[in-house]
Amino acid sequence: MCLVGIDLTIAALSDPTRRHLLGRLANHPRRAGDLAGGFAISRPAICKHTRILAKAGLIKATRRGRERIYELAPAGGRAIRDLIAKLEEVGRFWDETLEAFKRYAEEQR
Amino acid sequence: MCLVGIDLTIAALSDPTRRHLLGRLANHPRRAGDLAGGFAISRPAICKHTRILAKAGLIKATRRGRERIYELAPAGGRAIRDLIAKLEEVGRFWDETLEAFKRYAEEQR
DNA sequence: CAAATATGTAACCTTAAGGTTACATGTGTC
DNA sequence: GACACATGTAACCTTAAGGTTACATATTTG
Repeated sequence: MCLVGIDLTIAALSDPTRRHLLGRLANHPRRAGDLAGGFAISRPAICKHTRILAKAGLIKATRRGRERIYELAPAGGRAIRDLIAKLEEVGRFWDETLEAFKRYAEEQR
Repeated sequence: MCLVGIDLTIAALSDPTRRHLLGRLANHPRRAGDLAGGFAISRPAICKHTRILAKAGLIKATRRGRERIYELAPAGGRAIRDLIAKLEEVGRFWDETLEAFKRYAEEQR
């Protein structure tokens, strides 16, 4: 039940602002300014979040002139899938527990 | 793409110590002392982690004499599954992006 | 080239998370 | 009842996360 290796991913996803940012990048890339627009927090704050998302391999940026275009990084899909797999592993704990309880109930009968 | 409602769960799972604790509780319950044993950090620290896990609905405790027995909470299974569902939703972003890219490539041909 | 635009970075502040030690509380046991 | 045991709580410390403002940098445009 090794749960390492998902730390970066889950840490990146544990912040609601960052999840929101990912949602915005769904389907089509965006300029940094557009990505930051509409949030209650400042642009530099968003910039920090994008850096964290990038370090987690979830997004990537490419420069286009003076603009910077953010988009979902292909590797991110796999990172998410890996995380889901680990969580399913965790979820299995409960199945096992339930089963163990059932066995116990059988024995008592 | 509503990503709310998973905050407590993902926050609880984002700490490695807490994931480790869940692993220990897989299959069979444990006394608080046993649960805390073997960790590098102090028992009170573990106690705080268990409280967070309990608040997230992942574990529950029952008193037995002067001992306290921790075990996985049935509701936790659903919390995990909900989280997984949301993450699959997030994962779909990448599929969409990939598709959009494919469509774009088709058009260019 | 000067001014405006787009954006990252640096320095700093505040707060909350995770730790620690000391202590309170409740429960067995002699 | 006194004492040991099992465990949660309180008070406090340190650090890192998330914010802010001010500034540096690069590029477009008049």
